Amino acid sequence: MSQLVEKTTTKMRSKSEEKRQKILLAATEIFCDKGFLASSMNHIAKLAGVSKQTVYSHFGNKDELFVAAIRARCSDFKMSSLPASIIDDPQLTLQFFANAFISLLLSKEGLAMHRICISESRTNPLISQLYFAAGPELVIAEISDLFVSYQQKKLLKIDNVHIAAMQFLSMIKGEALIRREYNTEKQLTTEQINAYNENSVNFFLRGYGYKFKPSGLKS
Amino acid sequence: MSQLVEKTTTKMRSKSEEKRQKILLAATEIFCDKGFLASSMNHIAKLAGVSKQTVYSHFGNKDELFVAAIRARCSDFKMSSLPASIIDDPQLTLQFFANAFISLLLSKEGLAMHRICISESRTNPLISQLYFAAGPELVIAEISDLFVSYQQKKLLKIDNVHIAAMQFLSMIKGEALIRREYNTEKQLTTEQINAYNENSVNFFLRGYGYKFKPSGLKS
DNA sequence: GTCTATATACAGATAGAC
DNA sequence: GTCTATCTGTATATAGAC
Repeated sequence: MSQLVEKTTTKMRSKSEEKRQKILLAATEIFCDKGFLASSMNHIAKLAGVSKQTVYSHFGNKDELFVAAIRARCSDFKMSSLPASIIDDPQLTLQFFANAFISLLLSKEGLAMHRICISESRTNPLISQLYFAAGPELVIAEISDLFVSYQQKKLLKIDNVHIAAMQFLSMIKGEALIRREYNTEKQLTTEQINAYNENSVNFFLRGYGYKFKPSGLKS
Repeated sequence: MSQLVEKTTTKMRSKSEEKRQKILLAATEIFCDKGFLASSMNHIAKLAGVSKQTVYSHFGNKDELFVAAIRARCSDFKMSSLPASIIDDPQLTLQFFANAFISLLLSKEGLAMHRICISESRTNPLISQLYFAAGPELVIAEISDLFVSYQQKKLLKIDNVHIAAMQFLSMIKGEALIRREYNTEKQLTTEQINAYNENSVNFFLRGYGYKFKPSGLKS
């Protein structure tokens, strides 16, 4: 009989946990889609397939649900990792990072988080600070480390790796990001973004003393 | 008597117009401070010192008031203009633009508009499109023109001035802007921003083939 | 045009049955 | 824990007196 009780409580727990997850998922989706204020607890409960009271018993209030939902999403943001084979070629490596970075920024989820952070950072700084630590700060550190290694290998001549990392990442955001942020009529095409990135990588390497390999034909 | 009537209606008109301006001013302030959803017509009416119904008879509804208020503010965004004396010195000129640009972005009003545009661009694209045309697009054009002239004077060697302008402006945004956007605990100091800008201008000039003048002592 | 008072809707949050 | 039904506040918007 103790086994039966055990089973029952386990079952109950898992069912409750299941609902909790469904609520969290629904909340993330709705908050990311509509922002904090325009999202209603009613709507979230309905999408999760539970009653509103169930939402409240799990998460207390709207603020706490918001933090929990965004926190859950923070861990999703990682850039695709660099193929080890190209790490000693700064040109290929930076091109890879540029493309991975802008893809992340322009992805539906990346844009949603960016929007949320900017919209809510004044009233709810915790959210954007969590995301900043879980996203942008990691990317900055990754690029900085890369630049340190290039500096040591004398492939690049960088006086301040942190500044150089910020310059590189900021530059890559470019017109593509602001046009998405502002939802302008004209948006950049993938081809335009690729051309911009290629130009930017070469510009960056020139500015930091990279010795380009002779390009085959010319001299 | 017709003169009296004239006077009276003029007086009435101007009093009505005065209230309209007060409403607009109050609306701009509150919308910029709290965003669209968190701003209430009650609050705006109170700050303007009129009744809510007066707000409605002037502007119809909240959306139209919002557009009118933001549109009124758009014209405020101009960068301080370049002193003519330094235009032939790219280093000084870019330094000037970098500082003016980041000051504009980080100003209370600039940040507020940026935040509003990003928060509302999905539900109300008109707002951000108006602002984009009145603000960022003008700055991009101004810098592009400058680069064209440097190109013609052979001071710089730029293959694509639009791309170069975006690279320059995006780079200047840098860490300072994102930390403000996200309201992170650590914010950059003016000194850090100045150092970043100086570094960035030099980096930019190197990358686009500027011949630096010998710096006095060395060589 | 301008005001006070009100209609209507919906939000976040809670009470109480099971 | 979970539900239905409800409380309470506040939002946009409107009616009607002056």
